[in-house]
Amino acid sequence: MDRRQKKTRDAIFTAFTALLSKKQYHQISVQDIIDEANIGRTTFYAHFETKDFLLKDLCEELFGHIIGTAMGLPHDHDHCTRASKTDSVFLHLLRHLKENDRNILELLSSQNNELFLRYFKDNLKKLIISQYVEQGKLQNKSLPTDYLINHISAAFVETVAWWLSHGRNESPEEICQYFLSVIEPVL
Amino acid sequence: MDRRQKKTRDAIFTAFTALLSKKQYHQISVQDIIDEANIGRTTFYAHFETKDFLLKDLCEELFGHIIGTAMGLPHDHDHCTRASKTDSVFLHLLRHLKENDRNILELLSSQNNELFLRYFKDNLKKLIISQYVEQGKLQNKSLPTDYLINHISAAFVETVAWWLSHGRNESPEEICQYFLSVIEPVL
DNA sequence: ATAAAAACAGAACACAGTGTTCTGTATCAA
DNA sequence: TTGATACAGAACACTGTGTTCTGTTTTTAT
Repeated sequence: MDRRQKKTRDAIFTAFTALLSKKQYHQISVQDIIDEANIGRTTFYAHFETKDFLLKDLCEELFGHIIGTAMGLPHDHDHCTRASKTDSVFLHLLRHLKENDRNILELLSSQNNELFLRYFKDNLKKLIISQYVEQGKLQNKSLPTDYLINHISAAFVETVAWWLSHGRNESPEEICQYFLSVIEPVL
Repeated sequence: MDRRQKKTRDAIFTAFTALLSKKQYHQISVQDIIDEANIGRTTFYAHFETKDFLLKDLCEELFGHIIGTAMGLPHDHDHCTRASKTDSVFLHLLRHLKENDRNILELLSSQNNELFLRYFKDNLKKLIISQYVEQGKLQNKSLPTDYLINHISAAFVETVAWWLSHGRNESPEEICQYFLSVIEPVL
């Protein structure tokens, strides 16, 4: 890929991220992004069809990375310890989040958090399917599997959102413990 | 209140609801609402400052009613049976929802469901606080109360969303049982 | 090194949607 | 009946969008 393209794309992402941590998505104009990124109008539209597509691409880059590394994690084959404090995929995710790569925490705790939490949840579902369902770890007699997947994903995302909205004072280990406390009975 | 005002307000709500069940919120223009409601442009802006305020008022009317009736419910003072199938506030909510008053189910399962589910969750939190926290029913040694409130609210809203997205084939009783299964350990 | 190709800047444009202001009409409540 | 008020409809300025144009700079390939 052309260096110029990469440079411009990065500048747009950076500018967009900066704006998103300050203003509501719907009150950010393309002109705002252009000014912040210091590029031409034509250039923006050469890279992204609309502002919505920019958001989509940003989300895919953010969560594709985070979930991707978790996907590659070794599966835990010991059912008795899978909910322990140290080997959970969820703890891995929380630690990864704490690193705040690409300022993802600012986005997840901004006024626009719902935008990103939705993407987060969608990707999380895929992760849970690959790490739990396909390993046969999510057998439940009375509850539908997709109901469980949805519940677990939602609960984790809500946990992260709660953590961020309260100033993330707790450690990833503590937060993971909170999450496992409320979710362990079904996991 | 003037009969004309009430008539117009209802027409706007009805038109808006109809449009919301077909199109995305952000691609509904004020002109669309005006045409659907068959009113003048001035009239719309005499009733609602912007489209956002219309949405807000609609939500308040929808959820204020549902949550309001549940607020008035008698408190359950028997801790041993509070999670039983028949006396839960949650079952009451599900039964009320099933009546589909003001087409609320269409809104909650439309493309715009996230808009309404957020309002739903916010109001649910207040309900849980008044029905559980203030009755001292939500004591937990290791978990923060606001974390629990958030978890329970989110879980219920997700349960309703799942129910609707799957064609609401289950009865309120079954759905309530699903919910209580995943939430009972912390309730 | 040089020429073709591609990415860029910036201005101008048509278009759609917003919220306001105006004039005049129809409906209400007293 | 009368004064007040809700209404319809047109016109308006304004903001933001996405495109098209011209010309410049940078990259890549020969």
